Amino acid sequence: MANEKPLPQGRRRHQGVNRVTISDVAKEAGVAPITVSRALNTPDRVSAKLRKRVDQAVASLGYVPNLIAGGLASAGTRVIPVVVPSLSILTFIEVVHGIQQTLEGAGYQVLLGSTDFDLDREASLIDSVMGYSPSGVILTGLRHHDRTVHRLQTWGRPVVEIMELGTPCIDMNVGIDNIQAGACMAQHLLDRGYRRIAFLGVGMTRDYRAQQRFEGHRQVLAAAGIESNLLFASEEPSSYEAGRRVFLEALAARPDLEAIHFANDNLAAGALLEANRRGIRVPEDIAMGSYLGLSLGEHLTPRLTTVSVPRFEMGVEAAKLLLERLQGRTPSQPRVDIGYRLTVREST
Amino acid sequence: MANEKPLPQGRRRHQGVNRVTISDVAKEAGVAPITVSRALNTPDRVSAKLRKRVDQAVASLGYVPNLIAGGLASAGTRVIPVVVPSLSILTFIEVVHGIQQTLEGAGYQVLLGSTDFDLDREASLIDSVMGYSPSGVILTGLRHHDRTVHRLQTWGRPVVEIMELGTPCIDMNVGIDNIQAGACMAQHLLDRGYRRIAFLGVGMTRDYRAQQRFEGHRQVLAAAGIESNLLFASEEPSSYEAGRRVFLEALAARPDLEAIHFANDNLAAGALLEANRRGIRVPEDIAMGSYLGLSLGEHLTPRLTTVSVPRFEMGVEAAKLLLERLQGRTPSQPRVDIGYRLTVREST
DNA sequence: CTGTTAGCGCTTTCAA
DNA sequence: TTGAAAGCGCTAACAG
Repeated sequence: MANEKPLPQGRRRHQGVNRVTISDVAKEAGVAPITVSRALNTPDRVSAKLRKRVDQAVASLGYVPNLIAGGLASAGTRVIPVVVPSLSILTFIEVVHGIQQTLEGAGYQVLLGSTDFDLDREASLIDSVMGYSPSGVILTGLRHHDRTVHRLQTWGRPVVEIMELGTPCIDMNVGIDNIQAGACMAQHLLDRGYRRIAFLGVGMTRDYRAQQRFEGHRQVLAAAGIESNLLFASEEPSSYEAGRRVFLEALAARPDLEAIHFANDNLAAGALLEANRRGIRVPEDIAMGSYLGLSLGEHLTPRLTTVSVPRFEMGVEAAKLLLERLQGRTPSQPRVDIGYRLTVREST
Repeated sequence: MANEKPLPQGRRRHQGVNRVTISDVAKEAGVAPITVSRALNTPDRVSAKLRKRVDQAVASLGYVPNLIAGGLASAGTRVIPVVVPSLSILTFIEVVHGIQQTLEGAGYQVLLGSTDFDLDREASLIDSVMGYSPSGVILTGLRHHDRTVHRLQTWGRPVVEIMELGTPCIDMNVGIDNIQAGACMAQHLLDRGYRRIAFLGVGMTRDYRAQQRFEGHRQVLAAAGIESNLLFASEEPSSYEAGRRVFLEALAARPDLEAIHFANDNLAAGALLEANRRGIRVPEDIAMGSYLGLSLGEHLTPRLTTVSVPRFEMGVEAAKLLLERLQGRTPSQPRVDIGYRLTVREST
């Protein structure tokens, strides 16, 4: 009978961090561990009486579920990896914010990853993050490494691709049509009567969505018989400073320019502030339009005309789509066009 | 002999997502699972020959470790929860960026949480996130719920508190002295000869670090025999718009004001842009100084005088401290003053 | 509605 | 340097 319990006495076999476990709670409540599990995860399946006893035991012991153990057993942690190209670009931050707020409210945690616009990095990040048995995945854009697409597609859990709208997508998709957005601003500039128009962007080899906006811009101008459009494309990331510099370069190269279509508000703001400083009048001397809808744009003088995208809402929408599937429902629309709005202000 | 293998035939008992496991790799390489584990985690402890065979098997099967299982067994996932008050405040984003970049490079993943400046929310977030058996934790500020402090203190794993410097801290600490930072700008304004000075901030009940800066400001002015300082304190979050509004309110209430000390660059930028629009000359009509060192400040006219804090670097430093402990070393200095710099530009 | 049993995939401990 | 055995803490499956 001495051998009945083969547990080494006096210490635990594994160096388990001596936390309160589900068994402790079960003992305290006088039920089986599985009942505690059910009382916590599917309260409906437990009688009110036991549920209450369990709740009390949980409270009195300060039990906190080990989500890792639960995740291993059920092959699904409540973790959602969110993979974006960069954390230094405000756009992505705002989207992540919307995602995070929505998911956290539903009891899911965001695991943050950034790829630096590199699809190989994205692939290996997805690989490693899949090791956490996530409940779903949110990633940026529709272009990925073949391996990533395949792995995610055969995975069988919800996946949302954000920022960009199109086909094919892995599973679900929330974003906007960048070509249209670019065309929209180009058309606006044309409507305003500008003809000598340049498109200015930086880092566009990496950010193909900006290229798409340029493509939309180009098409509209071409249709109007206008060929003259520059495209500054240094490889630095967007910033006020980059905007300032490409603006000055463009001005020097094309003194006759009437309007500039910036790839995003950061560049436009940098340029506009430089124009302020130099006494260059906007839009009289040169008009400026761009893309994003940063709040800064409303506070500049002149106020910045831009194509606004609801970034926070895009994140919320992506998270909602994911949650719907996580809760076993099927979203009526697995593809959400979050839309954009031409916000005409004073700079054009 | 028919009963030798009690496995239900034809299907798995648990709905294991049929991924490649360490056993598959072991079989392929002709070794025991534990050897695969060692070859992957502590390559030094495996002979070169076996290590190579394992690597090949891993590659040919496309094995990706299940970090959840590993985490359960070893009571430590490579996850680092990072808890900040808000994701809509650029400061925290930049710190998170520094953390994320540094940790990801070392093979750790950031689990993002936000508390909305609420210590109760922080406490429950920490609780739930501890369920992931994280390898360490980074959280904001030195003030926490007692339960949080206790839990983290007895936890035995690295914890870094960021943004703010002081005692006591739970484990390690990277930040700046906010009182000093506030005093620094106040002193600068005094040195410039301004006497009728207001401190303007919003949402300061929640952001006690801004209060600390105000306290530093107040002390310096008091020492100079100056009592007159306002403190606008609506409960909204900081934004350009809020800055614009409190600026106008302050001007209306105190037309004789010579200088304004803003709680942060966002407010100051909103105010400065409004001054631009109204033709109010800065610093001739009114001087402006603030706190943060956002890049926007360099592009305004006049360029914004501010107390700059290296936010990205603060994140990097916090992550480095954590990693050092994670790698078994003891940081020489568990408390890092990341410092600030008075950046005198044109607005004062 | 509740309990028993058997793992989830990995790593720790212990032994060779 | 390698392996066998024993769980980490939880939940799916299968009775009762």
